[in-house]
Amino acid sequence: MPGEIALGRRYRASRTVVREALKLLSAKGLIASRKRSGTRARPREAWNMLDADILAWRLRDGRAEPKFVSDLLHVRAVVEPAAAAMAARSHTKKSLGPIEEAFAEMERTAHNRVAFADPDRRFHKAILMATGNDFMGAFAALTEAALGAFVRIASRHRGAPGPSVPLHRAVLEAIRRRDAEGAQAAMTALLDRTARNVERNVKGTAKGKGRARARRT
Amino acid sequence: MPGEIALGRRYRASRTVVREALKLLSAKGLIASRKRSGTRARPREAWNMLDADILAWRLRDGRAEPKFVSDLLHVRAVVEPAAAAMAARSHTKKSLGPIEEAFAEMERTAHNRVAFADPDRRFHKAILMATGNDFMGAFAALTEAALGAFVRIASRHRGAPGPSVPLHRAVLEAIRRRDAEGAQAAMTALLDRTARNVERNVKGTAKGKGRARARRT
DNA sequence: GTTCTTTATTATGTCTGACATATCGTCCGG
DNA sequence: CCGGACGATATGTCAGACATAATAAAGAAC
Repeated sequence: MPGEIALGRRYRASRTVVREALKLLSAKGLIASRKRSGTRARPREAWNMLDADILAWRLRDGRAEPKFVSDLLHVRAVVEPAAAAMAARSHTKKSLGPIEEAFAEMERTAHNRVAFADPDRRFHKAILMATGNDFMGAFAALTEAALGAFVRIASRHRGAPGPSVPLHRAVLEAIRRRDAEGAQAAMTALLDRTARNVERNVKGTAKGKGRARARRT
Repeated sequence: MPGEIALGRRYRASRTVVREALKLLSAKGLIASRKRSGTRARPREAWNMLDADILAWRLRDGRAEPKFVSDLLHVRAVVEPAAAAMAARSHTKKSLGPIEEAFAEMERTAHNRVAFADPDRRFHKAILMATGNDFMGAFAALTEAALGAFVRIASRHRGAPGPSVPLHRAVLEAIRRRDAEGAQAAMTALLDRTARNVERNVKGTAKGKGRARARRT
């Protein structure tokens, strides 16, 4: 990368500000600084992929979407059904409440796609929190990024999100009655629908051998 | 938190250094700064739990281990079998190589626990990378933290890690023959053994209703 | 000519002191 | 009791200087 003084000239900022910005990127694993050699970009596998900022930046890029969206779908398909099962086993009154609230608002806004997006996010996040596992909460950033991306993708193509309400209801009810297998199956069904929707609306979602991609640093 | 100048006095550092340190913590989600109000700690769910530094810091604390280790085991039980299945489906020569190399060294060092730890880490990381899914690679930090912790826990209690070699071999061979279900099952068996070992060697692993823990910020 | 040692350069890392800016608490007047 | 002006305070930004270490180049020994 350009040196700190050069970056300072480029963006009209003092070296202090440049250094703090680089420190931020360094903390997220994007770059690494060594004396004399300067600051270099780190390989993709060093990035904190679940960091909310990194997810947002990669989304805003727009062009990088196809494999990105596909990977997102696959990881959600792994994590969220398991999280639903864990939540069914170990939820409490305190942690079940937010799930029920979010679902109630989803029912109220089932006719309006933009108003539906926020309770949808809260629903999935509340389930992750209800697992009681600290690491599951870390996926909230991922699901929120995914939902944000999918809303942008689907917003122009289809109507109201009404049909997904009963699928969400099935997840909630299975969790409420502490039916782990049922919650897992219901969440799988819900994500399958999402995946089909996204795949239908996006051309070239890099399914199949989508791995062989650019892989630029 | 104390103000930046106070921290500077406390640690004999200039405000520049203090600010860069705070920026690092801020990038990882531990703290947030607002003008005039000062810098405050953020709730646990805002932390980047998969960040390598945060995992290392939480491990070095020592006392926080019981629920931490339990959560680690549960997340691995969710992610790694699925990763093994994905790797079985979409590995290439390039991505299979590191798995085989790591396993070969595990066989050579099966008698020596400390020498065994490193290829063990590489084995699990290589599988995560072989999925071809960028987000799966992000779990490498987690599995490495987990293995580091488990080695510390088990090092004083038991002998050589020999018995786990055939379990690893089963995972490798299932991946090599592109048997997704087999790889998933083999990885589940491997992690089950690890979990049983850890639970046997640690008192009070916060199994069951381990959720109701301190939850301090 | 090759190799080892020394020196110089150059980037990051640290320090200092100052000013800018926004926000919270307080005070005052309506 | 309420709303606006004002001052205090902590973060945010700036400028210039020096420290430090790692690389590259120059030089000495063989």
